[in-house]
Amino acid sequence: MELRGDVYDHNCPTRVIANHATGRWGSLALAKLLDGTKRFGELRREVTGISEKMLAQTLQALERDGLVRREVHPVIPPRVDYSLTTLGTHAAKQISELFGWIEENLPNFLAAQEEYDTRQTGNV
Amino acid sequence: MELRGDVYDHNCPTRVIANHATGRWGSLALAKLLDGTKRFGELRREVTGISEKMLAQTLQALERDGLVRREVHPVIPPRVDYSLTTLGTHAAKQISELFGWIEENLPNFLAAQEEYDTRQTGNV
DNA sequence: GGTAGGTACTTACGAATAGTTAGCACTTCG
DNA sequence: CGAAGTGCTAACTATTCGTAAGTACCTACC
Repeated sequence: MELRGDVYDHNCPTRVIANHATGRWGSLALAKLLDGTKRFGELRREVTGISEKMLAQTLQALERDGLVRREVHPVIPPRVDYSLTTLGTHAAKQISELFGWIEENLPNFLAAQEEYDTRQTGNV
Repeated sequence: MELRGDVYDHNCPTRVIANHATGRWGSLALAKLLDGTKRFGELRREVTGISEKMLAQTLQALERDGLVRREVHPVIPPRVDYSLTTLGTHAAKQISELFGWIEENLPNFLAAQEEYDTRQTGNV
């Protein structure tokens, strides 16, 4: 029984998973974890702009999808380690590649935006 | 002056572009346009669940970023064609590859979610 | 010939989601 | 002995999203 999803169908569960993996914070968390195991606080500091609430929420979703592994060490102060699963590593590599390409092409994007903006204001 | 972005910095413009390209609707629109030029209505029907408002908004953002080309034909009834730019094609290919992989691995994701859920309820 | 339907949007409003702030229980550092 | 650090969670608010309707124009149908 080989079940295959369809992201274009909004009733398909892949939609939800795709949103977690490519969403605003999930994508950044995944990509950051390619560096290796990280603690909650490390991720919070390295993915700038994320709130603790959103980081917790994001990591829970990724853990449930089987993309991220969560290990609690019952010590004081608390220590929780996050790392990528096999599944997560694959996804993270693809996301990271896309992000790298976007970073490289920043000048092209800025030029496109500027051109678009002048075209719009010029038509008024 | 080679300017390179950093998606982990929340003040960097790449953050915005990454959100458009990987976001809930932007990613689906980009991937769908890999099939070739499409009209507004075609996209609306093929990316199920999207509202006209969100599709319009999404396509405007992608156009501004230089990922999508918009061509208006001044005919009655109105006809507007959307297609990928060179920049957009590169991004769309990467997104599409990731989506394909997620679709293939749906059983793995479902298994992970089920395992997570039983683990949670079991601990109560 | 009047109504229904199709085109690509835009606008207003209620609903869902995201972000902000504060708190917890405990330890170490100054 | 107060402040800071740990990884969260709960309550509140700001922002975004989705839904429904309106627009201007034509075609087809009854």
